[in-house]
Amino acid sequence: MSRQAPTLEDVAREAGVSRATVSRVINGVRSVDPALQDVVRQAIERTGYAPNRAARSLVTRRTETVALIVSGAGDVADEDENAFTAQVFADPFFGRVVTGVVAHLRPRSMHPLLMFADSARTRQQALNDLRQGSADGALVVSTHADDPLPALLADAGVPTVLFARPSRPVPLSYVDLAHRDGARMAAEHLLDRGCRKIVTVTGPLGVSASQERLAGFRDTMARRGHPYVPVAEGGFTLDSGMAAMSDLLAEHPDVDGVFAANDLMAQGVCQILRERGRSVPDDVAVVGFDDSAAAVACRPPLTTVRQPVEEMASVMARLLTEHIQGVRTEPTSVIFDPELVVRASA
Amino acid sequence: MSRQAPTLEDVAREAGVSRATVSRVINGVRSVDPALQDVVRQAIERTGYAPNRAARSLVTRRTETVALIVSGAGDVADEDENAFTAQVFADPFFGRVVTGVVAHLRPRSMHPLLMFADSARTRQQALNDLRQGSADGALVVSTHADDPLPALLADAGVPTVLFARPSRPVPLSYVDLAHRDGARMAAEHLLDRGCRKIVTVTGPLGVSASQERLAGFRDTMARRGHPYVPVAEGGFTLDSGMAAMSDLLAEHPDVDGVFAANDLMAQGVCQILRERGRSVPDDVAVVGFDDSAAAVACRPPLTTVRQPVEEMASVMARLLTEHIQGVRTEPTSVIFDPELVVRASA
DNA sequence: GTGAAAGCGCTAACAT
DNA sequence: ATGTTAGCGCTTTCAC
Repeated sequence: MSRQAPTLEDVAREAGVSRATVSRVINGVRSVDPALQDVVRQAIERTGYAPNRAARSLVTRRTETVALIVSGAGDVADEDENAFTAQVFADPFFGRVVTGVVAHLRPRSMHPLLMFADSARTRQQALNDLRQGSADGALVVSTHADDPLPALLADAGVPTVLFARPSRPVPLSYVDLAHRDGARMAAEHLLDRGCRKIVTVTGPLGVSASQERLAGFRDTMARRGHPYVPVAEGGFTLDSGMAAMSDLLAEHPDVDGVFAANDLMAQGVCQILRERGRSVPDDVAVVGFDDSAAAVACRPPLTTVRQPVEEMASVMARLLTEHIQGVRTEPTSVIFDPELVVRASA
Repeated sequence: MSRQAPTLEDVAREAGVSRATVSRVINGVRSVDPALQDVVRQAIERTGYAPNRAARSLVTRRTETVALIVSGAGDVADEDENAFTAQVFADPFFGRVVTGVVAHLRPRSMHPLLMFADSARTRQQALNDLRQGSADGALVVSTHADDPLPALLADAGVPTVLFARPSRPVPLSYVDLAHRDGARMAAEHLLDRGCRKIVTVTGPLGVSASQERLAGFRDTMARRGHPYVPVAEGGFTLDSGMAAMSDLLAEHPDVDGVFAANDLMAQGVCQILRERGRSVPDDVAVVGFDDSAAAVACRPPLTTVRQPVEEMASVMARLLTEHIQGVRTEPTSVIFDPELVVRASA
């Protein structure tokens, strides 16, 4: 920031035209004499001009930025906020969301503004930032079912798209996965390969995806003659998967099939199984969920239910840009189909 | 965005004061009659006023935002850009950077604007965005030593702080780790526990951290009487660690100690070792680097060299905010000390 | 096709 | 302590 940055005015003077003309050239308005366009472009080059974003935003009312908000329900104490962000990134899931979002945004010269809303304070701040126009809209990934943020954003009239259907209806667009179908695939695969004693490690039950996966799993099991399925609740982390499997194994030593609600927990399940001398998949078959990097990293590689997170996130971003541009006005939902990926663990 | 948002003017009218007074109340300027402050605050409440960020930025020349740029050196083809972002997030490293950055930014009501600069096109775009004032400064995490972006940002006068020292000197602040010291610790630990045939899996040698770790490792080995250390180059990924270990094992079946330049590769090393029937640490001791989530997830848990990524990232963010505020003007470097974390693998 | 001029909503001198 | 006023740099009618 050595000297004062050149403005439109400077370029106009240099090119011998009016500010309006320079502005037109920059914004690609057709009705400018090609010869003049060249003159202007050279003047821009010579002056090293770069348009001022704030000034432009003030009049266009666009920032070319969208907020990507990772939102929790709870009232995390202020001092625990960092633990939240650390945990969010421990799961490969969030990285995939970013990848998908960026894939859509990048060709449009937009960037995501990263926000975390895990306490009352940070939630309020995120809401304020959006109301102040820090971003043109919001992409919200909630880690809990009863997240209050979506409703707040909807009330504030902020264009918003959610990852996952909100537990209470909110007039917002969202993308989601047919979790029940995915869980059904897992159950059928386990059953079809001859497992008799099947258990499941669920995700945190405060997350609707966890509930759906559990419900779908139970449904199918019941339909296939297994009314009772032992359950242990995990927290979508590796550790919690290990703990859950330990418990399950203690109560049901004869287990021969496990469905874990995500790959990270499935990985923990496999580790415990191996430590206890059970071979996967020979003694116990294990099916995960997500098809994340953990599925491939796991020994043995996981048979899992694929959730196309990147595509879902891309579509989420697309819906948002459409809402922002006004080409889409009604809330829309897009539900993706899961897919069974068979590897070695089951 | 139902009806027109209220402006300062509206609040002023509602409160029966001037715009300036409302502005003062909002910005916490002391010299306002407490009684009037209340009146104004109520008017704000009633009107549901939220200050317009763009308008404020235009005059303050601040966006309260910093760019967090993940930057590659190469000319990635456009169609491979998504692969880059996907790979970046596969390593827990980047999540830790975000965590540390956010820890510093959040209390200051700032947010990171995420950018990827992995091709000539995206690098140019990132530079443009900064020149246009999309953010007040940039935090750059380069994945390659000869990344041209830092120099470009320095030339453009954009306040910038780097994670890792640039290969060619650039007048910018940076944080880094004493990689050589870390590698030395790894070598000494392996030597001290009696390993005789030690090999190393390096990171991609286009990354200066990889070179430093290798150099430090070799130095110490040489000093302790081992002039020759078999080397295989990896790419900081799990797969590459597996491949490298396979090669090493084929050529040096008598290996009894491995230093891998990051935990993800160390995990791959352990997997290959187990598949080949070698016990870790009894037959072969393995030391990783980073102390990331992978170190704990690995079986056995990894002995590793801790890199305090979160703190480094926090300090990086602090340096940047200081540069932006102008309280720090000279480029500064902060070098962190690594620490050996002994777990089960060595 | 091009220019003149009116704001966008805010902050910060300056005046009182 | 408060109000008046002059911009910040841009886009966009509206004339020509």
